[in-house]
Amino acid sequence: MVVTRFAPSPTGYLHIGGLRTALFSYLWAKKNGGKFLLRIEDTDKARNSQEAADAILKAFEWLGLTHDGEIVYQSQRDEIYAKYIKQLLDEKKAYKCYMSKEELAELREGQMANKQRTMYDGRYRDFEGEAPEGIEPVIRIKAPQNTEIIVRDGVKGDVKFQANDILDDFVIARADGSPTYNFVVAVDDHLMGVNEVIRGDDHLSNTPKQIVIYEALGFNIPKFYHVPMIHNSEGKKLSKRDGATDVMEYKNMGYTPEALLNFLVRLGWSHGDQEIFSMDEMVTHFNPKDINKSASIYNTQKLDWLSAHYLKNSSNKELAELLSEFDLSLTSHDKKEILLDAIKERAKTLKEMAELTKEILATPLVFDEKAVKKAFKEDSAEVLSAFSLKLQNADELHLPSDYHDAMQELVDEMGIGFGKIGQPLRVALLGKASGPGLDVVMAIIGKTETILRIKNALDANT
RNA sequence: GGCCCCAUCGUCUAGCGGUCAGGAUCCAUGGUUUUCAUCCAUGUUACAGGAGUUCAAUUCUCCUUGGGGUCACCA
Repeated sequence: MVVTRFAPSPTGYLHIGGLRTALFSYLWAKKNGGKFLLRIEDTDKARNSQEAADAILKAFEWLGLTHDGEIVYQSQRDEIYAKYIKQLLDEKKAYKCYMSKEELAELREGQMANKQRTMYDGRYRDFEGEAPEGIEPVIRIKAPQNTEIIVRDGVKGDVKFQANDILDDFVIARADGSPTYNFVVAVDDHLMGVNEVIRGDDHLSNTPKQIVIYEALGFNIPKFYHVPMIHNSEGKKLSKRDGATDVMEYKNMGYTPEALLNFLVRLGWSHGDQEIFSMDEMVTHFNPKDINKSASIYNTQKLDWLSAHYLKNSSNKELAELLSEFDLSLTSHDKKEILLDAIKERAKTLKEMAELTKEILATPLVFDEKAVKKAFKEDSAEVLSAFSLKLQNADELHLPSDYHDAMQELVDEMGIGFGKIGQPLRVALLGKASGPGLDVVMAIIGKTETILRIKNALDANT
């Protein structure tokens, strides 16, 4: 069974890059009928917070990416880690190092001065003597030397590292006894049964260290997939500075989960020429072997296009519900269907839809000067007045077609073109020169409001 | 700096020795629309450079260049 996981450290919100690897992991597990697990890496008490962990969980909930099983919190697993540290100590695969931080710093300075790689020199590796007083030791693992470590990566291929180039006896437990990242990752992934690790390729250089741990503990090494980074427009790793990297900001901006997920799944992954993927299609088509090797630049133009696409293809019922998050209650509006049909193909986001709707529903108080100048001709007042009168005398006006017929009648009677009434009427109804079809707008706001708006416009502009 | 990764239109990408180098987005133009948006059509734009292998390289190898990542008692 394929078991994948997402393992964020709760130092902040869930960001775009993290979400993409989480999505990949989720899809791969689902495709194989496996499990997608969640682990909160909260061992750094100074930087982690419960709020951040909750925020991440909330984002997953919004997106509908449900995890399997219980969430694992590393902060609650001290005994487990201690047990494996002790095991390595007993087996003499790890040892206590009494070097002080000052001594370590000194060693590094010397190495840098000699243009050597900074590394621990292994001075306590086989230490048998009396422990120095007043020093709490760290635990270091005996890392292999003179060997080659191969990371068999499903995205990058086999990546070879020379142990002597990159390894030293690195710390697996701090002076206060707490285990370090590379150690707990290996232990937890094994204990949780994770056998396929999909993560950012910034972890690629950590992987040999984790392999050292796996081997020391006698664990099976999982399959790795290192996914390329998402870069900002400067070509650098996407960071909090780049703005709009918090997943929940996309909710506030009016994007739906389906649009965001579809956008993200195509960033660094593709399936032929297909651009639109429902969740079901993602699950059936996703395969990490098709993940790109190169980094991609984060650019949201396509997200807008996808978002517009999904909005256009959403049912009015769904939209009305979604829109309630944007301070717009349409559920009881009797012209809801007409309204939503009119605006859903004019907006890129839910937020825009809400704004557009409010624009239509609100009586315009100001009229765009340029629009007035362009639309209001000498005979406009006469035409609008005549139309207003016609509406007053009409009794059954409900559908856009009713209003359209009324307009048609008027232009026929007066022997004028459609533009003669259309242009000034649009400005009167909406205060500007562009917008949805006039018949639709009038049907939505109704006869009385239409007459009122025409009157307002005539009062203000003639 | 050491180590590692990467390199096709502006952007997301297809390609897996022989293609008019395809799609999407963006942009531009035209059509539809009384307007705007939608929609439809058309168009501009790419294999980083240099060697090699081969009858044939975007595709394989090497080098150069460029970009990125990582080098903690952080994760």
